[in-house]
Amino acid sequence: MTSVEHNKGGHVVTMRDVAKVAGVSVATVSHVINDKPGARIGEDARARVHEAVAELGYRPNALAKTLSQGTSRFIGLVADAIATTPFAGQIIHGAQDEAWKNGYVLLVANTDGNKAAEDEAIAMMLEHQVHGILYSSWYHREITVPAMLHQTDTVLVDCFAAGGGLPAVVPDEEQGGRTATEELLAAGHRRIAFINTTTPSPAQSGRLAGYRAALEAAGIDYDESLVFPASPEQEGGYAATSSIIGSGVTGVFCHNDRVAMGLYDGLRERGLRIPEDMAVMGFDNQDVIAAHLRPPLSTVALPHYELGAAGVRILLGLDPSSDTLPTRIACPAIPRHSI
Amino acid sequence: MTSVEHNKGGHVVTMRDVAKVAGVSVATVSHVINDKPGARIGEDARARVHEAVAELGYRPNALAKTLSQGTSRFIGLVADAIATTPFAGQIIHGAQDEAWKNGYVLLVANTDGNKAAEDEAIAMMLEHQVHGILYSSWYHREITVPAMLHQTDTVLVDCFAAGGGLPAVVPDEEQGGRTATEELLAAGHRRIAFINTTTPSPAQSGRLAGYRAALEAAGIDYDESLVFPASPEQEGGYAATSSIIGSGVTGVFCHNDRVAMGLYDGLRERGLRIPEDMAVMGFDNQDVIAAHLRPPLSTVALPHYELGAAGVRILLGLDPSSDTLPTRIACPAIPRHSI
DNA sequence: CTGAAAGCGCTTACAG
DNA sequence: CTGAAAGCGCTTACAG
Repeated sequence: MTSVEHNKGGHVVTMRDVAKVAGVSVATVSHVINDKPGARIGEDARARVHEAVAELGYRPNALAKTLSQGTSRFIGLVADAIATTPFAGQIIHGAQDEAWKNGYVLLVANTDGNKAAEDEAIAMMLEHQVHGILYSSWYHREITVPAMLHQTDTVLVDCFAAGGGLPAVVPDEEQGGRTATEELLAAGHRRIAFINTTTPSPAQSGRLAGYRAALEAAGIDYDESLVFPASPEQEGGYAATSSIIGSGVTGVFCHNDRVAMGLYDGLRERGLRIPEDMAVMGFDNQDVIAAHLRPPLSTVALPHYELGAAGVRILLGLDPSSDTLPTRIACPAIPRHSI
Repeated sequence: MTSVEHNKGGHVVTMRDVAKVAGVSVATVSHVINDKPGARIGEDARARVHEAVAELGYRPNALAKTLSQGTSRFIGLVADAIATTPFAGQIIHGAQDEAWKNGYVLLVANTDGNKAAEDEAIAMMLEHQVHGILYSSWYHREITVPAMLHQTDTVLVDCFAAGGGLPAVVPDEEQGGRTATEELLAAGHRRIAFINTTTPSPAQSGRLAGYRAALEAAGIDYDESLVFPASPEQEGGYAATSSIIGSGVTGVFCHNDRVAMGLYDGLRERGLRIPEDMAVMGFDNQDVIAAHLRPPLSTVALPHYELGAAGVRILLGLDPSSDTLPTRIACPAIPRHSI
C-alpha cells in the first residue's frame, strides 16, 4: 500500500518543510494556514506559503495542534447498543453531522451495556482529551451515571439520570402519544384503543399520558378498559387482536410499529381491512417496516437523529440545557395510509 | 459541570506532577507506566510512581503519546449510510470491537454517499493521523475509490474497487445463495423458485449462481422460468405472489427478507399457509423483521459484524489479504420456521 | 537503576 | 510585516 505524502527526504511533510520551501518561518506558515486574524503577513509571503502547501501536499497534524492549543476537537459518543436497531445509528448520524458542522470529530465506542466496557470506553475517551462525552441509550430510559463521566462535560442522550445532575435530551413521549391519538381523532374516531407495552418505562407512562390528554381535549371520557397491555413486539400486537376487536373500537393506537405489525396480521387473519374496518396508528416510524406494511403505516417518529444532534449542540453550549429537566424533542406525525 | 482531574495547582495533572510527587524523573514515570521491557527501575521507585498516579488521578494524554511516538492508535471508518439500516451499525460494531481489542479507537464519519463530504471526511482522518481507513458501504457493491484514500492504508468493507488494487472484505453471496437453497432442498423440496432482485449487483448474480449450484448439486435441472424478478422490497415480494403460486413450486428462496415479508402477505391473502402450503426462505436475517414474522422466517445472515471486524484485522495485518481478490465472509443459515 | 535532554509538529506571546 | 523561542505532554536514546 502507499502511504502519506512524503517529501524528497522520505518523511511525511511537516510545517517546517513548507516553511523551508516558502522561504518563511514556521510561525508564518502557521499564521497563514490558520488565517489568524491579527496576523500581518504580506501578500507575497502568503502566496508562497499556499504554493508550498499545494506543491508538497502538506496536511496539518491535528493531534499536534491539539497538544499545543490545549483544546481538542474530539467528542466522544458511548452507546450501549450500536447495532441492535437503526435507532443507535441514527443517533450517531445526528451527532456526527452536528459535530462535523462545528469542526469536531466523533469518537465512538460500543459497550453492549457492559459496565467494564463502559468504564474502559470512557477512560479511553478521557485519555484522548475529548471535549466532552455523549452518553447514549438506544431506548429512552433512566440510567445511573457512570462515575467517571463526571471527569468531563457530558450530556445524556435518549436517557436521563436518576436524580438529575446532568443535561439530557429525550423524546417527548407525552406529546408523541398525544399526536398519535390526535391523528385518529382527526379521522373521526371517537372510540379509540391503546395497546400499551407491559414494560415500565418513560414510553409506557408518557405515551399513555398523551393518549389521555388528547382524549380529554376532545371531550372524550377516558375508558381504562380500552387500554390493553402487550409485549412491545409483533407477537404482542398479534395476541391483542381479539381483545381489540371485542372492544368495539374503530381505531387503535399501538405502543410501537412492531406491535402494529403484529396487529395487522391478526386483523387480516380475521378478514378485517385496514383502515376501513380498523384504523391503526403506530409509534417509532421504524425503518424497513413502517413504510412497507400493507397499507403503509401511519405513525409518529422517534427523533433519534435530532437527539444526537441536540446532544452535541448542548455539549458545545450552542443550545440551552438544564441539569434537572431533560430537553424534550418532539415526535412528529408521519401520516400514511392506515388511518 | 465538573472537569478533568486537577491537582492543587489547578491545571490538569500531567506526568511532571506524578514525577514530582513520586520523587523521580518523568522518564522514570514514563517507563513504569508503560511497563517498558528494558526498563531497570527499582521496586520502590516503581511503587512510588503507582502511588502518585493513584493519588493524583493521573491519566496519560494519548494525543501527546501519539505525537512523540509518531504512530497513532486511530482507525477511521467512513460509511455511506450510517443510519439507513441496522447493517451499517453492525459493521461499525464489529470494527469497533476489533479495533478496541487491539488497542485502537474508531473515528467514524458519515458521508451520505456525498462525494464532497467523503473527501472532507477522509481529509479529516488523515489530519488526525489515522493508522488506516475502513471505507464501507451499507450494501455490497462495486465502487470507485476516492483518490485521497491512497494516501493511507485502506481496506474496503462490503464493497470492492473496479479494477482491484485495494484489499476488500465482502459477503460470500454465492455461498449464501447455495446455503439458502440447500435449506429448502434438505426439507425435501425439489421444485424451488427464486425471487431475485431486478437491481444488477453482486447480490443479484451471486445469489443466483448459488441457487443454480445447489440445484445442480442436487441433480435438479435449472429451470429459468422459476426465477422471478422483483423489486427488492416487501412490495416486490407481494407482487410476485401469483406468479409463484402459478409456477407449481413448493418452496421459494427470496432475494431478501423484505421480499419474503411481502410474499407472506400475498400468500396469506390467498389462504396459503407457511410452510405447509409454501416454504419460504429469506436472506439478510434483517433485525426486527426476520425473527418476528409469522411464522418466524428461516433465512441466511449477512455477516456485517464480521465484515467490520475482518476489515480492521486486515488493516492491522492480522489477517491475510489480497489486492485483487476480495476476502469473502460466509453467510450462515439461520433456520426458523418458514420451511 | 535513574535522569537530563532532545524531539514529535504545532501555536502563541513577544521582539523587532 | 516576520521570526526566534518557549511550550503543549509525552517518549526515547544516551549517559552515568
